[in-house]
Amino acid sequence: MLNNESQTQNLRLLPALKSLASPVRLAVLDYLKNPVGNFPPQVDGDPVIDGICADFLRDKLGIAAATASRHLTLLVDCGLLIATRKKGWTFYRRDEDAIAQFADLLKTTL
Amino acid sequence: MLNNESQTQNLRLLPALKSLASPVRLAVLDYLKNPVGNFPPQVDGDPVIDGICADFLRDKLGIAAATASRHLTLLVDCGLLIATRKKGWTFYRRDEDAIAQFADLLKTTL
DNA sequence: TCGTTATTTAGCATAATTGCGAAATACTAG
DNA sequence: CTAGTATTTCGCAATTATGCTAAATAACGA
Repeated sequence: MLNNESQTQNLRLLPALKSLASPVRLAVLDYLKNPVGNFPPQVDGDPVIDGICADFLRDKLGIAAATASRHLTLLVDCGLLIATRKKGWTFYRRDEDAIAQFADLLKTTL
Repeated sequence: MLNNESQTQNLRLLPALKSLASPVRLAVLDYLKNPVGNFPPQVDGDPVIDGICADFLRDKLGIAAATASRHLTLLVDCGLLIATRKKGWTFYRRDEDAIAQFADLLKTTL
């Protein structure tokens, strides 16, 4: 039976697990742990409160803007990142609560 | 810089994360949490000590034996499952220590 | 409004993953 | 040794993921 309760529980983990199964996206989460130390000063958004703009992340990752955008969208869609749009830029920061919740759920249900 | 220390730490998580990013493999780990309750009695291997043979897992998953074998090999290669070969069968069981270690490492480094 | 810049979407190419059946292998039992 | 069974490997097809460039969109500033 594929639809028992604990299996359903496990499937809740799947979107975040799929997002984390990528060196690029792991790097994004890592960089954003220390937004002030890892990125140049920002004018229009606070690195801690708002996050880091997509362009800085793209530069750090060394990939095309379109590709970076897709990676960031995936992380937002699974709930691990929060996007804040302000003055034409999109800032991304970690959702520490969601990340901790995910890690806890993984620990207890895996 | 892509090769800083915490990034290297994160990449250690990658093989297990890739293995977990699959509904089939999540189901395998789930089934093996209760080997006695989830599978028929086994003659040649103890369900708890040795694990469950590939054929029972294949049957439970409802996929071809070749496909099941590959999924199981992936889980063994990343260290989450232990394979025991005995009397012509291969038995698979969870490596609870490795699973717990992985979950702890994820909790602290993610 | 117009031009510039940041970001996303679209379209495409390539690589990786996942599925299968068939064949090869490993091992048991007789 | 031989026959039979469990498992894995091989070869292939379909799907998904990831990268790019170019075009579309959004938003600011002059």
